[in-house]
Amino acid sequence: MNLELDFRSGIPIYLQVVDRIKEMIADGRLEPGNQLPTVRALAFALRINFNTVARAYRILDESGIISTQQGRGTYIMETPQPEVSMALRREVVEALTERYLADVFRLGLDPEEILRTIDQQVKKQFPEKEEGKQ
Amino acid sequence: MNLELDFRSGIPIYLQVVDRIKEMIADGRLEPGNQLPTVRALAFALRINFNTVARAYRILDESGIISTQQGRGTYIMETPQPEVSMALRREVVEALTERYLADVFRLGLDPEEILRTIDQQVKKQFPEKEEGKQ
DNA sequence: AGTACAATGATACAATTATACAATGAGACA
DNA sequence: TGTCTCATTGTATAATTGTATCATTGTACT
Repeated sequence: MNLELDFRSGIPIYLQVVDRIKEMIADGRLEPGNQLPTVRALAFALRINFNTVARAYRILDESGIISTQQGRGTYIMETPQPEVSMALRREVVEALTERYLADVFRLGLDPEEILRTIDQQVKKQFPEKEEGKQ
Repeated sequence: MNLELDFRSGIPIYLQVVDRIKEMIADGRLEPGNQLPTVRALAFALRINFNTVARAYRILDESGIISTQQGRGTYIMETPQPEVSMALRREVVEALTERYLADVFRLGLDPEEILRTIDQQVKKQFPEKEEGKQ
């Protein structure tokens, strides 16, 4: 598993791990039944302590997103209810958006500039959809 | 770490600590990646309060010279603060935007949904600017 | 004196790490 | 089959590290 952390962001590492995994589940990179890396394996890959990973896993477990079992490992929960996966998607979208806006705001963009940038790039990446938004 | 302070100079201690550390980085006694003493260890060595060291570290952190991480320690930054110029800023914003859009596309959002989400969050984060965009 | 402000200190807190522990499963072997 | 051993897995708790907040001290200015 390859997920990026920002040690300078001020956002606790365990929360960053929680968010990255939620994203991977929401967009399908991780599927129900998949086994997550062991707390030690992921910690080694990220160069952090395995208790920090364990803390992230515990939060995801308490949210019913994954299932951690002592001695066995950690797995993405099977059969997520549709409303759960929809809620997760919304949550991930909002978290991504919040982070993005905070980043560009820190670089000094004002709201209008942000909206204009987004609009340009959306048009560039989806030229066919352009007529749909008058 | 051995750095001298002058308690009678009238120059605040925390600023003296900032300057001594800057010097040690400039002349190579401290190298990128090196861990600095903990705030408590350095404070003990200098016989000052650890909050004073923490204040110095915070200033160096905000300058991008060091990276302080709660629970982990304090480290000399690899790349001494590439001050983002106006020209570069544009590039960074576009890269961030591209990435953000790729992320939300992968989650299945269509362009209109994206613009709507952004708009909502901008309003939430910048309520005061709202009347300005009619 | 009295006020204002900056520097420093004291205390409580949150994030991360270190260490020891308990549950599980795979293989050896009687 | 049973159970022993041991590596692997997650768990619990305390120690370490930086952070936040307020109190104290000292100095300059009225």
